[in-house]
Amino acid sequence: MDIAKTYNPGEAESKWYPYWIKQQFFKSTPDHRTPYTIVIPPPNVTGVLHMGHMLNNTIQDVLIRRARMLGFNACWVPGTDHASIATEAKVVKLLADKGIKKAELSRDEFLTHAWDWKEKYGGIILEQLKKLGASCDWDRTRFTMQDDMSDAVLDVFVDLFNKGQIYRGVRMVNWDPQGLTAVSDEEVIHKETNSKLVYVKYKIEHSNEFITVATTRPETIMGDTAVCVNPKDERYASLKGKNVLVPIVNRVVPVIFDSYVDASFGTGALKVTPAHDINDFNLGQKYKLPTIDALTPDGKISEAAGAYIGMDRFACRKQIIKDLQEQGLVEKIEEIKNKVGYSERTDAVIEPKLSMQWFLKMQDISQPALDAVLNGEVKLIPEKYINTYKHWMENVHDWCISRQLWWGQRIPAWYDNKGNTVVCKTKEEAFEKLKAQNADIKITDLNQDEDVLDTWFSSWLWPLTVFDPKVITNGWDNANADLKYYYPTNDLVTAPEILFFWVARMIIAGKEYTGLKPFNNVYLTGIVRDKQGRKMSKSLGNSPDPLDLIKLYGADGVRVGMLLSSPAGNDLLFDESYCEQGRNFANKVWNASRLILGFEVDSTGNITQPQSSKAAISWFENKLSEQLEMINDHYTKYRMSDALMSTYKLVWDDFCAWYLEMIKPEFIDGKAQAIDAATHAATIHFLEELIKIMHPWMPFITEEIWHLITERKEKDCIIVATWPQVKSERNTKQLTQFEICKELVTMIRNVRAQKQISPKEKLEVIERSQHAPSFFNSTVIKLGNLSAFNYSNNKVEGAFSFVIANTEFYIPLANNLNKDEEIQRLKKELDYNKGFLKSVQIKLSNEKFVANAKPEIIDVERKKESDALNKIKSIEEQLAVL
RNA sequence: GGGAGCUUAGCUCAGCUGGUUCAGAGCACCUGCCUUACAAGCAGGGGGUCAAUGGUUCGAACCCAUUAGUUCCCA
Repeated sequence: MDIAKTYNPGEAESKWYPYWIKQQFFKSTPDHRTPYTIVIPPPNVTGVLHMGHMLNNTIQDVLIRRARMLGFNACWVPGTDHASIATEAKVVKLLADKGIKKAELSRDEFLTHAWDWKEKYGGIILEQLKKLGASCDWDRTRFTMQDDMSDAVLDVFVDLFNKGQIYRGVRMVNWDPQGLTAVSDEEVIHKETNSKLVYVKYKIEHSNEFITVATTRPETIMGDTAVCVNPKDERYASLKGKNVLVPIVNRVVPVIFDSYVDASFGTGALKVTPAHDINDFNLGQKYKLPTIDALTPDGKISEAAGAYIGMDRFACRKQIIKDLQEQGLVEKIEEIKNKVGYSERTDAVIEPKLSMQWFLKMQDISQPALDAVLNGEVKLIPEKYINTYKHWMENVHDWCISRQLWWGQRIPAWYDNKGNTVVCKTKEEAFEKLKAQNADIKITDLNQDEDVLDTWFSSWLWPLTVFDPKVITNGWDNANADLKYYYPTNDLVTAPEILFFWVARMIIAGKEYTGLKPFNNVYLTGIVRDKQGRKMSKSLGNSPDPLDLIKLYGADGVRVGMLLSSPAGNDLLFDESYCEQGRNFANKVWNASRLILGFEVDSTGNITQPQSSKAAISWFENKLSEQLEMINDHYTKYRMSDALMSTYKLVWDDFCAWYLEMIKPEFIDGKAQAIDAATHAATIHFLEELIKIMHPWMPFITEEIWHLITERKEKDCIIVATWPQVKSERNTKQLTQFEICKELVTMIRNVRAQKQISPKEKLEVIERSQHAPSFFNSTVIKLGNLSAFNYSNNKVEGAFSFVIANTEFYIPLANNLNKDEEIQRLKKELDYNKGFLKSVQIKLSNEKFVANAKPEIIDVERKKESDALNKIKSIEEQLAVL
């Protein structure tokens, strides 16, 4: 057979992915088998594949592929998220590039553009996932704004409203002046920023005195409606009942006293701007202060401010400092570091702003979700996130679910011309309901709420609605067959950043609508960072394009690279060298296969199986079983990189470096001999078992080799092959014996290297014992290139000597032995063993140790002692001979 | 400011109930090899005061306390 010397990933990838699809191997429908289900964390429909997706989805694919091989009905549901803010921003920008302003479009016109865009460019990311080998059931692809999915979202809104869990009210929200929408607390990122703390003097009414107030936001001065100090602060005791003048606008405002103010920060006096700070807002409520909103929605100074009208908030900040300085009202300016909130989506500085929004009460509804994690019903991996989860769930705030956008599910609330409001799904329903309150209403008098719902208000239903969007109205008892079969799903693989955004809320929704958790386990991946530990991001330009990596190293190589060093919950400091390692591994496997498939097999039956091959097969059977058990164990504990590393070492070290060398036919007269049929069959079997174990990590190369091994039937593919079984009994003694064999071979190689003896020159090994020949003697002869493996009861002179596991060995070296060197070496070894013996004996002579330690431990120490004594004895004997 | 975590080899990480020669793995590094599967390889090798200090214990990388550094979450 002619097989290329290096593996060509591209070829295998473009061959097998379409083949799998054609054979419908990814497809899942409910049947008699146990399901294994994963729903994908739906990427933004605007998204392009980045390293985070790569990591995340590779893990999911590994889990799904292994489950499939284990005989589960594996179902991985893909899809995308409509991502209100991100998508709307993208479409707005695109239109702007064409000279179209959003403001000039009607809602419907805008949505037509948005849908066009979505149809044309949306979901590229799903195509990209195919490149890495993701075995999703593409027929189940879902989008969070599909009609039935959206219906479910509205059903939930109406339902929760009717249950009294949703309310509308004026609250301080996080306002994104660029996206022109409210965002939730979780969408605000606090960054340390250099700011100026300006000390501004406020004139005290009817006096020539001033009170100084420190602020980082002087542009909100026009919105001040009080100055507040701590009642215990003696510096300001005289100001009781006094008023002060707000600079610039010269408004008279009271001085109020509240212990909220920290007397040690700034001057101990706080300007109170209820419209622009949550704490000030609370003070305003408490002291019934007026609220002056000095900013417009897009972050400019408003009419209400009475000065600088129309100026940008940051420009105004500069200008007002300058003006205040000119009026002599600035006492000083300090440079400080403070945390400023930025919008996750637009990166604009968030304004706390009062506005009318819809909220979901979180207190009661979140309780079952908290319990589910605390009582272990839903497992978080790694467990350390339980604390974080608990902390958040116990301090949860009501969730602001309205967004001032068009792209999304429009809030099903209807208003009439008389200030009545009803919540229901359709305008007709609303009309009927409103008629009761407002007899002469016409349907044209009805207005629907302008806002849409937060994206997370649809994605929190994801594990439910991808299977049965009608479950909200029909209820769990009447759920469709899919949901009944696949739900709760098994594993969710996602980033810790969205533990609250998404994971917690899915548990809430799952509990609320089915009484069941949405998944058993949540595997939290780390964040992919660059070598300097910076998060990979578009703006930093430090993220490689995963598709380029795939071209360079092959999908299998990149998959292995990503997972080699990313235990659950640990950030992955990505470096391309990992991919290189992955690629090298693929190539190693490729070449091992090339060797095996290139064997000339004895068809005459004349070649008998060598003892060394029998030994090799027996050993590897045991080794394979031992390692497989360990690998399975790693999987069960979600130790993905450990499972991969064990697989890697099983293949590279045990199989390639030892087993194949042991069974490789010899060369005689420059020609490779044929291999006996029995050894060949066993080796092919091992190769098949190994590539099955490798398949979840490296789907393409393993499928390719699977088909190179032999001609196979249409559906006989490794992707649906059965995961290997662990042998019920294992010859552990043989495994230990082989370790001695390995040591012996290594020793022989060392002697060759030290004495510069060619690997081709045959040596002899003599074991000092009367033992019957060991099972692995023929192996040692083969790997060590020995002329003979002999036994002797006596010491052998003029030989290199060493001890392995209490047995002495000799390699006769005729003229090559340097006595002084030998003495040196043996003395060094003697010293080490004497030191070791001493430490063991100290332990054993310690009465407290003997009294307290477990008997097994003491036995072990006794064994160590006697072993060391033996070893010392034999080394001393050797030294005596020299 | 409040909370949680982390610190083990040059790098990335294991180390599960405190007890085998327990101080490990992979990569990187060094030395020697183009040995007819593979130089994307083979054979060998060096490398760590387990952050610091104190304590508990017969015994500590592991348990406790303090300190330092660091990351994340919340305000």
